[in-house]
Formats: sequence, C-alpha cells, structure tokens
Amino acid sequence: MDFQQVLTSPQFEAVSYHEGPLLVLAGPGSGKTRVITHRIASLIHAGISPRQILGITFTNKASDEMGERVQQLIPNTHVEISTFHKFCVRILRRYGNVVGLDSNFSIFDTTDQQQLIRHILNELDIDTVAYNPSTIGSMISRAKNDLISAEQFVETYQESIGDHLQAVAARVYPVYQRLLLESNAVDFDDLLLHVASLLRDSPELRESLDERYQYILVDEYQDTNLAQYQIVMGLSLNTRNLCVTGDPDQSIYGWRGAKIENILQFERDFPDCKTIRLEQNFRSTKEILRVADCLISHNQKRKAKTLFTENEEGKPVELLCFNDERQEADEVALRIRNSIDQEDFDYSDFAIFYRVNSLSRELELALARYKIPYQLAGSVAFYERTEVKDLLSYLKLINNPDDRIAFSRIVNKPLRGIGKTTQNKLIRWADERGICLLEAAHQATDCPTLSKRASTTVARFAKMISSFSMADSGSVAHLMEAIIDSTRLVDTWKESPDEEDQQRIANVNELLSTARKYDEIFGEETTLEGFLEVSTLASATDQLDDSAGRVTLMTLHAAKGLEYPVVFIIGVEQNLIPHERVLRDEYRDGLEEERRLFFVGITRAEQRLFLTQTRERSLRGRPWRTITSDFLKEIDVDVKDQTDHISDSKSHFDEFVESVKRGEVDSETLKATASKRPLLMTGADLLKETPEAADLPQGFSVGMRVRHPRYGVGTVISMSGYSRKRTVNVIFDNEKESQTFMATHCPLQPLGLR
DNA sequence: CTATTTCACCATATT
DNA sequence: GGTGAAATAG
Repeated sequence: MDFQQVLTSPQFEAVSYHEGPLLVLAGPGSGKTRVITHRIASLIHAGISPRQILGITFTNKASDEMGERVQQLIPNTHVEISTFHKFCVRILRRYGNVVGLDSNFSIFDTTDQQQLIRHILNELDIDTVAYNPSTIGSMISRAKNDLISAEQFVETYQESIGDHLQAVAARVYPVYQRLLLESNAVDFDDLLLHVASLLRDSPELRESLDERYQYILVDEYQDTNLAQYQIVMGLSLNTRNLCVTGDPDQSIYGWRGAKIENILQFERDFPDCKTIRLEQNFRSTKEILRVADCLISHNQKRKAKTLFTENEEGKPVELLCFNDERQEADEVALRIRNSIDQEDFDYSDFAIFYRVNSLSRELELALARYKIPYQLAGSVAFYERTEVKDLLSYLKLINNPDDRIAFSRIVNKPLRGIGKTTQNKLIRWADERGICLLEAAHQATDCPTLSKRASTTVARFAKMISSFSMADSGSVAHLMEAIIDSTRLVDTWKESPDEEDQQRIANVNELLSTARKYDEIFGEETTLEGFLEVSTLASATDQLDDSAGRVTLMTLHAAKGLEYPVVFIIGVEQNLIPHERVLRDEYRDGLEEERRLFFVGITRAEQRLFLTQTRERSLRGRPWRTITSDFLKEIDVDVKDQTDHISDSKSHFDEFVESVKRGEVDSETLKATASKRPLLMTGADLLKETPEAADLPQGFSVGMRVRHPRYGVGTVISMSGYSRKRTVNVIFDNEKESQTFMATHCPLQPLGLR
C-alpha cells in the first residue's frame, strides 16, 4: 500500500512516525480519522502485531467506524478499538476483584445513581428537596473525575462551614461508595476511577498492561479528564509509543471534568514528543471555514492554528431572523423541502443542531407537517424509558442478585402489593444481617417486622426471580420473553386505548428485537452481561444511521465528529448560545467553551450553513423576548430578516433591541442591561409593567411583609438573582430558619412594607 | 398499608 | 412538559 499517494505530507508524516510520543493537532475536517486508521495499518505493515495496538475513542460510533475502516485497509485483522468506558469494563471484568468487584458487576447509569443517592439521603434524614440528589450526584461525579476518593473528599469538605451542599456530599459520598460495592456495581465514573487506581496500586498489573499495549492511540484527547489522563499515562510509562490526536478548539466537555490542559501540556509531559499540525480542511467551503476561524480566534486559551482549504468558495453563511420558534421551525422545514424538490439533495444531507434538547419539539412538529422524515439523536433516550429500564432491571437482577437498585425498581412492578413500608422493612432487615435484598426476600417469612401477608408476597417474588436463568433460556431474547410472560408486565397496556401505553408495548418489542440481534451476533457466546453492558453504555449518536434517508436532529454536543452537507444551527441567541449559565458568573473559561461549542457546530457543515434566531421564544411554556448572540458580533454573515414588522407593538424592549441592532449599544452595556431587566414578558406582564415594577422585579423588596400558604406571615430578608432566577429569602414569624423561594414560582403574597 | 391523586418545583450538554 | 413527595382515598 502506498500511503504517500493518498495522504497529504503532514498526514503522511503522522502515519509513518511510529516510535515515541506523538501529538497530532488536527483541525476540524482535516482527515484525523483517516490518519488514525492509516497509522494503524502502517504499524501492522511494519510488522507490529495487531494485539499490541490499542485505539481509544469517546463514542461507540467513532470506534465502530474506525474498526471498519481498519478492516477495509487490512482485511481479517482484529485491532482492539474501543471507548474509554468499554476498555475499562473489560479490564474490570478481569481484574476487578482487586477493588472488590465480581466479574458480573452492574453498571449504574445516571438515573440509578440518583436513585441510590435519594435512598441514602432519606436514610440520613436529609431533605431531598433542599439537597437535590442530582446535584449531589454531580458533585460526587466531579470528584471522581478528579480522582478524589471518598476519604479525601470527607477530609476536605466535612467541615465546610460555608457550603452545606459540600458538607452533605461529604456525608453521602462514602455511604454511596459502600452501597455501590455492596451492590456489586459501578457508576460511569467508577469505571475510570477503579482502573486508574488499579494501575496506581498494582505495579505488576500496570506493567503487564503497559507491556501488552505497545502502541496506543487516543482520539479526542482534548476531552480527557484526569482519570482518563492517568489511565493513558499508566499504560505508557515503559513503552512510550503514545499517539494522541485532538483539537483544543473542540474541547466542549469541561463541565464533565475534561481538562483541556491535558492536550495543551502534552509537550511538557513528553518533552521528546513530535508535534504535527493538520491544518488543511477537506470538509467545508472557504466561506464556512472563514466564519469558523474568525469566531474561534476570539478565544484566548488555545494553540493558534492556521486553517485553510482548497475547497470552493461556497455560498455565504446566512443568519435567518424569525418572529418565533414556530416560524423558525416552519421555515427550516420549508427550506429543506424546497432544496430536496428543486436541488440535488437527499434528506440525509441535512442536519439541524440546537443548544438544548427542548428545542427539538417545535422542529419535530414542523418536519412532520412537511412530511420530512427525520431521526433524533438522544433526547429521551430509548434506554431511559421507564418500561425499558424496568425490563432491563429484571435482567440486571438476574445477572447480579446484589444489585439493589434493580431490585427496588422492579419489586413492585407490575403492582404486587409490596408497598413502600414493606420495602423499607425488608431493606432494613437485609442490611442488619448483611445479606443482599434478593436473599432477604427469599427468607422474608423469617423477618419479624413483616406481616404474614407481606412476607409471603415478597418470598413469592424472590422465587419467581430465581426461576429465571440464562442457562435455561439459552439466549437473552428467550429470557426476556420468559420474563414478560411470567410477570405479565405488558398485560395492563394491551387493553389500553391510551396511545402512550401502545408506545410502551412498541418499546418493549423494540428492546426484544435488540436482544435478538445481539444473540444473533454472538451466537453461542451470547451473555446477559454483555447485552446489559451494551445497553448501559449506549450513547445518543449510536443509533444514528447515515444512510437512512432522514434529516438528523441533535444537540451541538452530540454533533462532534460528524459532518453534513447542509447544517442549520437554530436558536443562535444570547442565553442559549452562549448558554445563560456561563453568562451569570464571571467564569471566563465557560464562555470560551461555549464559543468552542458553536465552532464545533459551524465546522460540521460541508456546503451550506444557516444560523437562525427568533425575536421571541417560548421556554417552559412562556414567551420570552430574545437578544441576539454576542458571538454573532464576532463573525460576518448574511442577515436575512424574515420577521414580520407590521404586527409590532413598540414596547421599551423592542426599541432597546432596535438600538442594539443599529449598534448604538455596546456589548458591555447590553450584558448589564440584560441582566437588570426582567426578561419575562407575558402579555399580562407587559400590561402591568410600570416604573415601580421595573425597580422591584417580581414585586418583592427587602423588608416587605409576605404571606405563604404553608409557613404563614414573614419578612423578606434578602434577594438574589435576576429574572426567573430571582430568589427571595424570607424569615417567617413562626419558624426558626429562613426559607428561600423562586420569586417567579412561589405562592408568596406581598402584604406591603412594614 | 397500599394506591391514586394533587401539588410544588424544576429543566445545558453526556459516557 | 416531567418528577417526587405529600395528601387523600381505598
């Protein structure tokens, strides 16, 4: 094979540089996947055994694609290419006993994690309203990503006086970790954390793995977190043939602990490393690339690159302005319809990106109106559906009897009269005796606190679970059918005229056919464990089909690594792109990450790119006035105003927006004004808007007397936040502690100033 | 004790 | 629009 023929010279250089650390800084569309796959082929050509090579990607889709492309280059070889998480599962199935895991361990997803934390908070008698399980969960997750153990966390935060949340997290984390282990389970972060500590604490194992994987390639290195960094480093201590590829400008996962520094400091970690820049773009038109480059050059924290392309000039990037999201969705659909009818485009050439999942709804409706087939990545993910999770929980409990989350989820599903009280008694009894919930259920008749009736029902449930076995069924699909039969899980939905219930049945059937497919691929080797693993580690973009002849809808995050001839990015408005979360505090890195996210979206487009915005947008059922995105001031696009000016009633707000458009207000003033003024503008709000109301957003002020239906009469002692984040702190006459309320939601009634 | 209904409150992105 | 917890009905 003549690599030099098919590659550019920097690409060829990266492919042929085999020994020692290598950093490939690859701009968008620069043929990074091509380089990685050819590099693997080149290694094998040079006589290196395929089993000494390890490729790591972030998504299943990327790893599948890479595997296929290697296969095409060198048929009949097997190179280990997997995601970080899958790789770690494999290691832990094999060596997990060192950290206390049996090989059949369960993997808890985010929902399972929150459920467990909720349980712990209840046990510790901590209010789950004030201390949200998902907030605690993400704090723990964040700590794990930074390799902070429960013990270290406790040491650092248990005396956090100022921050109750951290103190609560410090109480929860160790218990959470203990219960995970008792459940013979790990969460997503544990997969990485356990492997990192395994490599740290067990030198022999580390050395043998280091030896085993002589050539390691890591894709999307800019998105690795500390745990992943340690894993990669742990495998590259003795043999340092580590090749990482990535682009600091496309680092968009800082919020889940990714350290952009990992790639920025690679040259410091490996002073003898070779750095190669891939700057030629093969994907986009000059117009699109220019816009992207112009935008990203506003970031401070980056390694400057000079992006260029030999592609054609292309059409200008357009910014379409609409009245509201209904018109926006309609016009996007119409444009797609027209392009297909009049030009040489196929449905699968189009993609629509948005910042938050909730923006997909209006689009789906519009696409349906125009009879445009579409596919949606993620959203309410299939595997997160209640009925799917329930059925999977049966499998999980059968596979791992220690799994208490799976047990709790299905013990009363379908309803068998095992209510909360019975469950709590059972759990307490099991914990006292140090046995798992299923075992306790088996022996329920011996439990003194349970009534006769309750204990027999519980024991019957346990007996049913034990009657299922993978060995008897022979395949995952058969086992699933047996469960559906015995439990009558779908029976109640069968007779229902409710559309939703019919959908549930359809979902169960889909899960069944997924299982059949899995059984088919693995034949005799099919395992319950393997099937559950695939189901839990599945990701939003996995199910996307490029050749399905459908328009694709997804979030900007999910779009990373993909490309489409025509791209629409909708909702390019302040508070959405960039998201309001990063505009609130002075967190500069957050704003840069938002800019990178927008950059990722823009650079997915091959031929045409449309950005859209609206003057008004409904979020959570209420109309809001919008402000144009600050990022639009950094790029040069063709503005196409499609708003309908006739129906305008000129409010203060409209005039303000107009002066912004005329450039009379600079971005500093804009930001300041935007946060001081309530953005919420329902019709009723507009009517009652008076000069005083503007000074008293949401109608409250410090010192004001208020009445709450539950707590009685009290006094406002402080307020913070703006618009819909406005909170009011009240001390009630009959309560010791003060209470905080959302100004827009709470049932507080002003009684006037004292 | 369990099942159902009502009510308050919430919502960036994901393996 | 979705959720858990509290209130209430069975």
